[in-house]
Amino acid sequence: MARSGQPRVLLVEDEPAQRTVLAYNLEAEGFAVTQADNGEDAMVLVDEEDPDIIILDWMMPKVSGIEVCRRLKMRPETRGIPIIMLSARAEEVDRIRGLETGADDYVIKPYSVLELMARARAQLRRVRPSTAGVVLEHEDIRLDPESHRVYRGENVLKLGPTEFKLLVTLMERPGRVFSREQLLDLVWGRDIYVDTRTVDVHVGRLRKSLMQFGGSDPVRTVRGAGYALG
Amino acid sequence: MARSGQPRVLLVEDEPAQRTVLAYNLEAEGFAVTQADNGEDAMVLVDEEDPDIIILDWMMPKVSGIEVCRRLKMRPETRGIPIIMLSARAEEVDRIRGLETGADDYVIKPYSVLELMARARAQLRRVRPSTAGVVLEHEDIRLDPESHRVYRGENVLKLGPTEFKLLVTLMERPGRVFSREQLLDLVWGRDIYVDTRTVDVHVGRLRKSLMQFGGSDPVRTVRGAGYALG
DNA sequence: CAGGCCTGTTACACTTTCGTCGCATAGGCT
DNA sequence: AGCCTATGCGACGAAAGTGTAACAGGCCTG
Repeated sequence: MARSGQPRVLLVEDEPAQRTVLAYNLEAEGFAVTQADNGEDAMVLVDEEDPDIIILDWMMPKVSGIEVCRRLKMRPETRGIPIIMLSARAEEVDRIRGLETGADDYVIKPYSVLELMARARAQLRRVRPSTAGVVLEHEDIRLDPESHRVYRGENVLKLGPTEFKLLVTLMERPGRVFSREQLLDLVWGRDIYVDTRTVDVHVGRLRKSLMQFGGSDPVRTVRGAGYALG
Repeated sequence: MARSGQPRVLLVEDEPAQRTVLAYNLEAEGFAVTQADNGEDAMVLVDEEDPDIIILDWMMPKVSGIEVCRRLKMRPETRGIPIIMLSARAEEVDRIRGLETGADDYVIKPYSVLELMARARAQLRRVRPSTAGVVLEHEDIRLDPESHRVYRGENVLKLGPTEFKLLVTLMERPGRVFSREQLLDLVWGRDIYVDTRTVDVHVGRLRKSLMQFGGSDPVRTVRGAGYALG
């Protein structure tokens, strides 16, 4: 559970028919799909949705796929997201490679959907290897997703399921500010409707749990924006 | 030919990313891993390395996994080696079954690495029951897979078959939290339909058995997640 | 074929956790 | 300072998760 719930894919393709087919297949594979039909929207959605992987068409009006790719790979906070490029011609792959855009994989149209799915899964595994044996750490907090145990210093903490998921989410990207909406999405799940204030309550409970043996408050409130760790 | 040392696995998968992840996990599990990315090499390596178990991708260029499997199961000297097939789609499993290739187990992609590891261990146990006198231990619980005997301290415990398998599963990875679904899969087997609450009941029975001579409860309930040992 | 063991399901009690509300408090802006 | 909004926090009814006893059916054994 590098992140709770489904892996997220951002699908950027200007041709509606192809996009629909791909989206359908990706969802059938268990991905949560966000769609964009141009590069500009894609850049915005990357920040909003924080996808685990991006599938990017090479030829698009306005901001081309290759440009999106180049920009994303320049920013440290998005560099780690795997990008799979779709290109219409085999010769273009060489250009893509030559341009050193930093795409992580390439698939040539016409591609086999099955193949693309396989490559998407492969990239996902590469970045997120089933969280095997990973222990999240931040300052004196340690969290082992496998055993579901949380330590603060020498003490073992007892957290409820939601507090646990919340902490996992925050610890996966320490310092990053999550909006209440994002947290609802990541911790509770997309199509669950609960008041955003509920997040506040659970953050409060998490704080209390984390500080029950003393220590400083590791959760930072960013007024008007959300919460972050550290 | 009970062999000493690490169990050997031959991993045949043409997709580099997936192969790498699997190899990593298998090594973490204590296997000595030999890798191949095609069926031809696999056939050679079977003779050279004499693996205890083979994990075989179904779709591969040249000699397909299914063909490798068929050939190995025809030769008396390799017939005994368990083969786990990886297949990309559920429908293919039926084909594998129908073709009577003799694969001993199959896992559908995208699979859980944990599940694959568990199945690999299970196959290994089946063929190599001695496991060279390996006895699972956790705190004061000892479990001898060969004699099917379980000890708690000085006492011998009598467990039912399901309780036993459940305990084996938990003891193979002490501390790890297993969801009810995972336990159903690993203990009862896939394609068995039983209510998840049944797991609760059997965990309860296992607990009673484990504590019949006193001692603390070694099974940890993780609310909203599942059960773990210790 | 009777008896015992094991199994899966169900029902009920109990506990924990959840989501919301109301009000107190803190932060920022004019 | 004064106002307004965002946030913290205690309380509470509701919902969900879990432990366990009881029961009925299946399987094997003697």
